[in-house]
Amino acid sequence: MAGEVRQLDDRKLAVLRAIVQDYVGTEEPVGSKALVERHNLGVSPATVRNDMSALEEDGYIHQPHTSAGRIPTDKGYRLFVDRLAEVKPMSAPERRAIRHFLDGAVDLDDVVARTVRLLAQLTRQVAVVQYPSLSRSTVRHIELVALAPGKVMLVLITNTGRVEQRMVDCPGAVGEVVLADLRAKVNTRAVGRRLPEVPGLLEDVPALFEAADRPTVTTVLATLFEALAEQNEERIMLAGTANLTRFGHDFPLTIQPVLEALEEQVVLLRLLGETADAGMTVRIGRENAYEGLNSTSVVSVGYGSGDESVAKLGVIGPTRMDYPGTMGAVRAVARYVGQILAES
Amino acid sequence: MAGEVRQLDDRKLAVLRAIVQDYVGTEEPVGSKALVERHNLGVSPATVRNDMSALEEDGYIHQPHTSAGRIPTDKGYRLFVDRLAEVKPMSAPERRAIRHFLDGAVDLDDVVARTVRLLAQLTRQVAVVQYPSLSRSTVRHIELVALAPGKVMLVLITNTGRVEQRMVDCPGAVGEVVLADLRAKVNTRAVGRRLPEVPGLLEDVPALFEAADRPTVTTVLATLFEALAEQNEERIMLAGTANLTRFGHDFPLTIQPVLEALEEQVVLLRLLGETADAGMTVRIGRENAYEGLNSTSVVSVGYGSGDESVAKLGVIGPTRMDYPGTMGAVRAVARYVGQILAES
DNA sequence: TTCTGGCACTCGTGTGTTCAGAGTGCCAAG
DNA sequence: CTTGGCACTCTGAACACACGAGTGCCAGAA
Repeated sequence: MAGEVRQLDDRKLAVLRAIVQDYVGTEEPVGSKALVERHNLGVSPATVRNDMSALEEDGYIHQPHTSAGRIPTDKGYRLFVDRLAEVKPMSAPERRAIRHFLDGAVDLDDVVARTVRLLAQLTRQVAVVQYPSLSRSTVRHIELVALAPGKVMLVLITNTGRVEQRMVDCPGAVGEVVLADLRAKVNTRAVGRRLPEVPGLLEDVPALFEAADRPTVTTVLATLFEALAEQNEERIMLAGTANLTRFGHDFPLTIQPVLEALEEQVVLLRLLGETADAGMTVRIGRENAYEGLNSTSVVSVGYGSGDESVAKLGVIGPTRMDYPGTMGAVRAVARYVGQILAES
Repeated sequence: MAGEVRQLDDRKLAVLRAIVQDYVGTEEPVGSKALVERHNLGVSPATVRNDMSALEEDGYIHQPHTSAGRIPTDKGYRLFVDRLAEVKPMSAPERRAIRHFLDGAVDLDDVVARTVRLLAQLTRQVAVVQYPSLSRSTVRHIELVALAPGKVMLVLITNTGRVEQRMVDCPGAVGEVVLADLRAKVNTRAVGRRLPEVPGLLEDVPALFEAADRPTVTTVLATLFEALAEQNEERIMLAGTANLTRFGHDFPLTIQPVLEALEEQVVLLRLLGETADAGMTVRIGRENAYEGLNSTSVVSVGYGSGDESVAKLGVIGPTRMDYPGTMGAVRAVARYVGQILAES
């Protein structure tokens, strides 16, 4: 009761929870009478009104106009997510379906494609999946091939099944022997290590070659480092944009900026980049840095082949979304994708 | 004047042209009075009304309700495109801008990405670009690499700069010598040929090896054929979905099926597949096979590195689009992409 | 024969009014 | 602290109505 920051008692929290649940269900402002009818709060509408009054004063809910019901604010959803909601676990049949759908994937592209579609379908929202990023994954194998005199092809294969290839133009012809030697030395040092570590581990390599071959070696290594460092190559796949049509009543206005955001890989990458490494991240309305997404919420989480996350995935939906359900779906999908990646 | 099929005189055609132009500009049904005011047809509104009446009877235009202006029908647009409109060439500065924007591309992915964005921006509609397809392109080089005993990596490089790689699990170890021999034989026969021809040209190859090596050879070749045949790998990139918000007034209804169509690569591929090999294809409203796109028009054209087209590109917009301008933009972009591909 | 002006008619749209219902805030009593 | 009661506000639906854009048709002019 101390002025500014009021301690919310249990009933007020229950009222807020009920408001969120009803509003998410009906999409209409919810009033005191309807509330007591649907949830058995054990008190009268008048009491609820008092509580609502308090909640509004503290900024958790808000009325569109006098004599209308209440709608949760971003702050209200935040409190709901943090303290009032439990992540809703997927049912057994749902889990089986997820498992089964993902198991059919044949390669990395397919895994990502299936994941994003699945997520969009489960949540009925827009789904976003980042390809396992290069920087967090480890080297499975590095291959060097002489294609033509002075032309070497470099292939980098990571533990996530991703393959990157580069052409290298070398100064002068490249001996098969030198190349084999280089290949061996590079692989011995790099295999199993994380990509960003690799350049450091290869520092001594050029010195091990004869002066005549050194230009070739350094050129090849330079290209390799480039491929390793390439943060740009972080790709994203998305699905479920058709679900945007279920967004709200006031149409073009709401979805246009969202569609624009979805077209910008950079924006999406930054969005997922803000996801905490551990646990699930929920960004509600204005909490999103990109203002085109100010009327949406983003639920995201990392996924990975082992214990650690190699990339992120998530969904984008209206702030009035079913948080427990969405969070449950996102978590479940992330978990299963992780397993699939670990197996392959 | 002969009953069913009436010969449309010049003025009626002029009226239809004027209706299309005005409607595309204003998005509102256009009436006889407004028409004579804006275009100097040299006749009175009453005369125009008679012509409109005839045009309506023949199904070229249609009124939403009595006492409203007229709107072109699909058939009307069709006539407009076929006989009344000229493709509007891009202005010199526009052409320079296109050229400049595409010239900055660094690889095939980048070319496609830039093209699709450019097209979306120029036409302010949804743009679709197909990657140069494997089946129409030719072999630049085929590489075979022994990664580990019994593991061979196969790399296929095409004249469009596309690179496909496959892993091959061989029955038993693979000798370096055999592999080199196979590589040489395959390349001699395949380089420069179109992908679908290649399997036929390699029929004699297994017989040239000793019986012991033949299982390996056939396994490798089988994988190669698979990679060559892979029609699935036809990828598509799209951009400009945010332009959908400018589609019409009656919102969710119109754009939801369109968004759904855009998510299905298969639908888009089939859509572009219907494009004639030579010249520009315009599909208006109901002419589109996929019914989700029944209220849209698709303008598409082939593009290629030489004289022949290796892939298609196009835009999808409302039937009430600026056909001359859109066709001009599509044609210009296709031409420049072709040049870029030929240069690289 | 073709065009034109005039005229009556239709119909959608915008405006103003009314009315019911949902919801609120406040207050006095339990 | 809770509750029932009450007066008040505001939205949204329903309705009437006038306006204007646009049409179709017809008789007369070119």
